Amino acid sequence: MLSKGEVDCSCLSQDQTLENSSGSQFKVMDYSYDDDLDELCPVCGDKVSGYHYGLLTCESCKGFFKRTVQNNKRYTCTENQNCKIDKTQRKRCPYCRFQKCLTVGMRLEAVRADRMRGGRNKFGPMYKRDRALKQQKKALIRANGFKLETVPQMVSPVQTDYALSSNIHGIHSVSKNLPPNPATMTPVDYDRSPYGAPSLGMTMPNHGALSGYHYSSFPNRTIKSEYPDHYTNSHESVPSYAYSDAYSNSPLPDIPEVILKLLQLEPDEPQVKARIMTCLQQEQGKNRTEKLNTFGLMCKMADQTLFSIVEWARSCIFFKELEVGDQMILLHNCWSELLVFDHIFRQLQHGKENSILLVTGQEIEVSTIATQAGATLNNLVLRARDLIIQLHSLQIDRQEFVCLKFLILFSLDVKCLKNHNLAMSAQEKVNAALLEYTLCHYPHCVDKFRQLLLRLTDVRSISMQAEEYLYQKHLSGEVPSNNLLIEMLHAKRA
DNA sequence: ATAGCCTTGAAT
DNA sequence: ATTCAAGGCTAT
Repeated sequence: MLSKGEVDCSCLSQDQTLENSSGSQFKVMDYSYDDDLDELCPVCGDKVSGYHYGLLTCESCKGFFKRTVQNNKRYTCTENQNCKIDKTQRKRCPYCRFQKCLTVGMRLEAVRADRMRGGRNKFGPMYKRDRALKQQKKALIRANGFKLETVPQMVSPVQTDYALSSNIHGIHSVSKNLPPNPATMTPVDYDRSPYGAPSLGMTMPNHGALSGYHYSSFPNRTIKSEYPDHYTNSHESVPSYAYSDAYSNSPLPDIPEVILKLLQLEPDEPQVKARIMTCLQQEQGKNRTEKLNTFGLMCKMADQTLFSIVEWARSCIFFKELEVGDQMILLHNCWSELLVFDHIFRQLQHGKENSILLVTGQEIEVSTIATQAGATLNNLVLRARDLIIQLHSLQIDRQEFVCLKFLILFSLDVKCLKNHNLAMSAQEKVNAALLEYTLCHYPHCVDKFRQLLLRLTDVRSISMQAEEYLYQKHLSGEVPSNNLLIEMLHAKRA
């Protein structure tokens, strides 16, 4: 989807002069990678001329910032220190202009104390990353056909009538009898509007290019500047290598808001574990004659895990706004993938290659599976293990996990949904958040976003095989009755 | 003082 | 050899 090449293309010059066979020259304009220069200066809105002191600004604000810092200028505002700064009025109040420079994230420490010309400073890699981020965002926008900040036109009212709902409603009422789950106990009131708070990372105006990097509370002036002036309060020795200091001391870039919401929605593992344990114990103690074998127990376990997953989905942002029909379509499409993915992430946290950790906390040696399970199941376990190893080497973290889980939930050609606008916007928002997150937190691995998404095809493939396996088992009567897994299987095949 | 254009030079 | 973000120069 997004290739490294696409990012690197931004480094190519926009105009390429080609020569055809007859020797005449013509210009080929490359419109597909409009550079960053089409952006507006975050200070005054003038045309951007490149990265200056931390972010993309116009030439005049670059000069203004430089003069101010180099000459240690002090301005005062004759108004209320909140003058509008735009291209026509920027000369009016230098005080407010400089304040705005600082607010949008221009970096004092990028002004050189020694006035040395040329060369590069430590911000170079940051600029590069920012460029890559912008390019990939643009690619994402192009791929999705419209802008991320676009609010979908069709806003459907929040679904409240579940009278006609069948399965999902049923699941909900069942779960009411179960130990409370904090994720569903607290009705999450993140956003009254169906499309979330306007402060979602992607919906913000895109100036403050390095919004993830700049110091939001500049007045504290806790950073070290290379420039030993009065804009910084650290008057103690300011070493000339302070760039790297300031850089590494910078707070971690924020996690996109959508991801924070997804993290909050994560079910409480110990609680799920306890619930499923109780459930299985009841099952075993019920009737000695109908005691389940290991496989049957596993099915019950998967069944209960699926309940948790559905419960999670029902409280999930965007998903909960869909009407039940759409929710069913999505769940029927992805239930097995979510089960596989749930298993995989548990193994990643478990961290032992030679054993498998179950939801219930029990461990099973891989060698035991090899000798006691059938060939298909063993193969499934091995395929899952390969994927676990790949994800481990990718260093997938919890934030990325929740994004992928969400993308699995919405991994469908959304056109078949009634409210495809909402679903598409959901996909885009989480895609963009994941992209931004990976680029900010794993800048050394620009390709991580793509690599992570690629692994979803493995999840899908494994889940298909698992479904097939389960169906065969079902046909041979080995799957316990009243099983949600089988219901899902049938729904899909219908 | 401003802002457009010029020169510089480490990193690539 | 090229890039491009620093600082410098200068007419307005």
